[in-house]
Amino acid sequence: MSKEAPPPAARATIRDVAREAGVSVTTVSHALNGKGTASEETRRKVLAVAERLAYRAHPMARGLRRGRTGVLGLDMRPLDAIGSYIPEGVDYFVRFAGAAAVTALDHGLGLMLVPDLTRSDVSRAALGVDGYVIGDPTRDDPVLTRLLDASVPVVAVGRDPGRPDFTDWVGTDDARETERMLDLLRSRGARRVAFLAGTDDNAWNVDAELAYREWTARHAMPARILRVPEAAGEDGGRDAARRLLTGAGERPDAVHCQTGRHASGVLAEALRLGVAVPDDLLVTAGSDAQQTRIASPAITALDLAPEESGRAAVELLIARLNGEPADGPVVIPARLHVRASTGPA
Amino acid sequence: MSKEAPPPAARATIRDVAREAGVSVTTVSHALNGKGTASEETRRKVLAVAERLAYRAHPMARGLRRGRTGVLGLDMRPLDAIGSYIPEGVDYFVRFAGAAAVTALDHGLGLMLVPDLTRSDVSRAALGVDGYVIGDPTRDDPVLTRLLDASVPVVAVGRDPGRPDFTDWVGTDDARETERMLDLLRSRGARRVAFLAGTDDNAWNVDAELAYREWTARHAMPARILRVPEAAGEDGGRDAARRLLTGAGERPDAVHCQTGRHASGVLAEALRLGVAVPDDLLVTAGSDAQQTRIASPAITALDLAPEESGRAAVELLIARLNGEPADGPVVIPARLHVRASTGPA
DNA sequence: TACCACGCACAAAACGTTTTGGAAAATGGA
DNA sequence: TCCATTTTCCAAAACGTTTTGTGCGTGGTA
Repeated sequence: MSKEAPPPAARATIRDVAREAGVSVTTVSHALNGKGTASEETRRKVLAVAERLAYRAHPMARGLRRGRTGVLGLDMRPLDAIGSYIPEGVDYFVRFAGAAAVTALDHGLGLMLVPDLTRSDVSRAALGVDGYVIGDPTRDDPVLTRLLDASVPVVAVGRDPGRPDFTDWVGTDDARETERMLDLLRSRGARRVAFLAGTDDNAWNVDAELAYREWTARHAMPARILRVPEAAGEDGGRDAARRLLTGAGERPDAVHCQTGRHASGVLAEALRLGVAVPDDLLVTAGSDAQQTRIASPAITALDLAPEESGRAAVELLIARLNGEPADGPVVIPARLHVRASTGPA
Repeated sequence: MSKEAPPPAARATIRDVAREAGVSVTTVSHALNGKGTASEETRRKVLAVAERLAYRAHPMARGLRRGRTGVLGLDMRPLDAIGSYIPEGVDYFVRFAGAAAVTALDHGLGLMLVPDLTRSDVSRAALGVDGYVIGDPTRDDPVLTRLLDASVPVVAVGRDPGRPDFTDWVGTDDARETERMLDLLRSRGARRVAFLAGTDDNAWNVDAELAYREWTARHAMPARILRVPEAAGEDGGRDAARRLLTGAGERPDAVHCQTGRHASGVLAEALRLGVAVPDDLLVTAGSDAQQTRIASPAITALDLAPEESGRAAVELLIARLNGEPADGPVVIPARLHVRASTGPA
């Protein structure tokens, strides 16, 4: 190490700034955080020096003092299920996480990926995180329970069906969006619409199914509901299609599937069975995914706007952290991508 | 607030443990970290008390003292390109990030998502992160340069083609794996193999292309190379297929595409043009993706083992942070998924 | 007995902030 | 000129660790 070279990453401390500006560290802190009462002149001087020295408060020191880490945790369930199966909605996850991370950073915060909290011990859960964003809570979600019990700020993506009082969530209005999709099917001539839901007991499945029931009743249509595990993917969709199309009873002329993978499986199996899509059968999906875009014909689907959800979730969490008043659930409108699986435009 | 209820989350501090165990904080710290000289008896007593109080060192305090934050940064380029286009390899990303996050947590560290560092200012880059994992560096990668200049520990996924001295990377042996794939094509009868690369100047493209050139020369085959931007996706693949299949010159009997989306586009366009796959044309991909699995026929592809790369990258970075000696690049073997696009098994 | 080495435990300093509680200087009013 | 404010600044105390240096017994050796 040559004595000539400046020590490489000698980070400037608040003391350096204070010395250089000829004021106390208190004043520097105040000037930088807009807290105390300092003359405009002093403030400007401090800002200038801080700028010149490229000073940034050491995140640890600040965190220690403020009792905040400046990091948000993101717990989307699929994360540590990866490896065991290819999860539905990988592109949902990436788009959501990307937007969340960018939004957090825009607020000077980091976004930490946290594997399923139900599996890791509680202590870890507290691992230096100011608050959590958790994805798609199931009814009376255990992770949510744990975090709320520990009074850790938390925002969910989608409501917890068993916890009507918990309003810190962000998501789509699944009932309304489902109706929208069903209306589209009806306008395209469908009169016997089957519904293929997942088995996870979350609001997304629950609300869509309820909407479907009400919608079929309203239109005096038969209700035909199948439930297939999300993890069953395309194969699950294929099985369901076989049951729907070759089984007893009147054949549906449309199938609305919650997941894109199920829809993709239904489509493939229908084609294999010689049922033409969209001529003999309309197929739609409650969530957009690579599968729905790639399928041939491409599948009409609801785009759940993960980018906007990610941004909104982080912003809501930050509002919580700042003790701002509750502004209830944030509803993100979905986009309806009409594609070939529901007939010509 | 009732005085009866215990303060909800009164985290136990090292002082509590010390008091309870009847020793000094120094001794507690030493016992817990296995540092100082303490009698076995004292150590056990401290451990027991710490366990009972569910004590965990406050990450900020520890970080402040140790000069480490306990958080690793993950910078995969696609992240903040999201929104502008649906990136290739979203499932690669999720699987990689998931494995990386789990591995980090197993070591008591967090994994933070960081959008492209080239766009954010430097100061942010230092945002409380001990080291970085960056994905797929391009030649003389600017992010890598910046981090190395700031002597921030960093591990790359894939080597930097312009930086042979930098060996802290993890990834597949793209030359060898490409050869393996080409050999497969040859064994299935292909004699005029075209190669469709991406345009990013990273090792993955560079090494595969070089391997292709050498392989064709070795086997006295004509070399036909097309380059299509990664972001062009399926459409890019379609265009390329049109050029290859309808243009002048002898028609290739196989196409190897680096990205799954390109391969998917090539396949679709070939079928549209009446070129049967695998009968008249074999199609393969250099990276597995949803597209290759879903396509019909499914496309033979290299699975770049993102889970293992993610784990290895984090472990290498941790070794670096602990000042352990360099153990060069870590090569992860790819898996070759042979599917219908290269003929019957 | 005197000295040394060693095992064990501790007090205090340090890490870089923010915040508290004043104190000095400036201002205004009488 | 003097007192009461107000403005402007600061020293010192926290935050919860880890680390450094030191002291105190105890047993062995000269």
